[in-house]
Amino acid sequence: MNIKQDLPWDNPRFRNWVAVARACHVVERTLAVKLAPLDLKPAQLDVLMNLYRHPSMSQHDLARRLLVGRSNITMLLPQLETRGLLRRESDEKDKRVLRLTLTEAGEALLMQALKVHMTLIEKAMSQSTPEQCDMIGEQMRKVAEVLKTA
Amino acid sequence: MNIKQDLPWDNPRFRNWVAVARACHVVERTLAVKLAPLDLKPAQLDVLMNLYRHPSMSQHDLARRLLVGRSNITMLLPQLETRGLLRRESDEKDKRVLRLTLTEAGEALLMQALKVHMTLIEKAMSQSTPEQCDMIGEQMRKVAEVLKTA
DNA sequence: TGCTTAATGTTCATGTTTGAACTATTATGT
DNA sequence: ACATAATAGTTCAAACATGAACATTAAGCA
Repeated sequence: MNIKQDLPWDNPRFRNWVAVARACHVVERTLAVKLAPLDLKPAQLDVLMNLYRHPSMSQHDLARRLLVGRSNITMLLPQLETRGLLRRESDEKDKRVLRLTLTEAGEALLMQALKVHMTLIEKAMSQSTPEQCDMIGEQMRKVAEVLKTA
Repeated sequence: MNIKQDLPWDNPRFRNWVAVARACHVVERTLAVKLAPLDLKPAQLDVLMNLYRHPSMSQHDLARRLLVGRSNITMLLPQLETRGLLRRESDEKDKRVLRLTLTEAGEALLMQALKVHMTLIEKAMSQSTPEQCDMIGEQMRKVAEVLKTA
């Protein structure tokens, strides 16, 4: 039995996933370019977005949401805090945790960045019907779900 | 006019794209773990895959395929060449370019890694019907296409 | 209460990615 | 032919991500 009989490229799931990965990569790179004028990196935008939607998060929770290590957050935050975009306040109940909140400036910059991001995504997804788009989102949420146990 | 009137999270395209990005991230991280026993990183697997499908590529072409800088390739290749997984041979016609080809060992390792990769993707996409899966791939190829001019 | 275990965040060493400057080679235009 | 442009690959420093080891604090339990 030849292993090459069933090469991944003949497998629809594989071929199509490669397309997903490539699209993600392209969007990420493009976003980085578009955000440069705001002096913001995609990773930093992710932080701001998550803090906006979930104020008073701990660093640990933020790390889990962003799918990165805690140390990554530690390295990431000072840049944003120094720029006055967010605050880190020690939790009274549990002195181990630091609670994170956006400042006014952080929220303002986030809104600018979101305009950029949204414009890009609108363009990227402009070829899909709303139904297709929803279906894609639905399936991708399943992907993330099913891999939690793997 | 309040900018928050139309927050991205209310926009289906945006919400669904976030799901795509998260799924990609999860798959990438999981793949890294699964490939560790082969002492191979996802980026290295990408190199092997591309060389298998497009033998005698130049480093420049490889970089463009991987959506990565040329210097990245320069840093990446020695690891693989030292392990005897690929060869770099100077082109006779154009002495600037180096042509890349997999060795037997490289191909063998690639086949092992592909099994791992394929198993992961099979699991990740197991929730989608073949029609859904094809549609996703189709739309994602359009995403990459439409962003070439942006 | 004490002792052990777990959780949060930081530090540090390591490996990766990037972009700009550089060398060598080829293409172009006058 | 010769000067100029462009191209392929390399080098290097800086930015970035990662995981293990660590300090501090909290929780579980005898």
